[in-house]
Amino acid sequence: MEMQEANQRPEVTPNQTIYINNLNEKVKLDELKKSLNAVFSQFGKIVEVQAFKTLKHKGQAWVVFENADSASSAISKMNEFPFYDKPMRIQFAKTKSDVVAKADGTFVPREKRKRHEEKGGKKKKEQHHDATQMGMPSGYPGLYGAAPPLSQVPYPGGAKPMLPEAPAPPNSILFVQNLPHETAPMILQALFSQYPGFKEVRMVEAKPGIAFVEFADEMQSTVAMHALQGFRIQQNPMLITYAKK
DNA sequence: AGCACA
Repeated sequence: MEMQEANQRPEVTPNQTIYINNLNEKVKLDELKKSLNAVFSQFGKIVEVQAFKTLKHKGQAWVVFENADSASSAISKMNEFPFYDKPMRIQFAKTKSDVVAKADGTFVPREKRKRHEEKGGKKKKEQHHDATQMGMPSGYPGLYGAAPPLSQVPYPGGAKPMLPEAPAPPNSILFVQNLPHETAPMILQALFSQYPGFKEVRMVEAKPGIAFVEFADEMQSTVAMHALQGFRIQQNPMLITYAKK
């Protein structure tokens, strides 16, 4: 018979790193990492995002948070969340990330890996990874004091951003404001393309922080607007209105 | 499907 004494769920291991798979493999690595950073930083400070293009590791990523609480809320809030049209599968990572171990003092360099091209004499870069490519300096002393409350769920139905009612009449094109200035179009595409009728994202380089997202019709743009209203990219809740005609 | 640290 089965032993039901022990939990055999893989998610039980607490870890400050989450392992994500079922990611859309067509997305370029750099964009993927940026989008993951943008979407997951609402759960707490991110130390690093890792993803690789090799056969064995494509479609997967590791997001290292500063603490395990952020990781577990990220799992519970974002597991199965459609991202680039595919539901993300998220678990705790099996092993501790190197950045964490280095900070721990428990880091032991791996020597016998399948990489036969190891060069003993060459030193790699230190712990300044590209984790903060979204413009979040990793050394901010006071930043994580403002860890976002976990009350904010991806679909903040009732939570209304502070702004006078949008006066613009319904439009198949949405106007998105309050984006972090580093936001790439593909980040928005990842979020909006899950809604029917999505056509494209347009951003104005001369005006960072805003975007236009076009749907096939007003009904569909309205659904997406309400679903994503207030969704946080990094710390910024998106403000979505109809574009002016 | 696939748990790494290039």
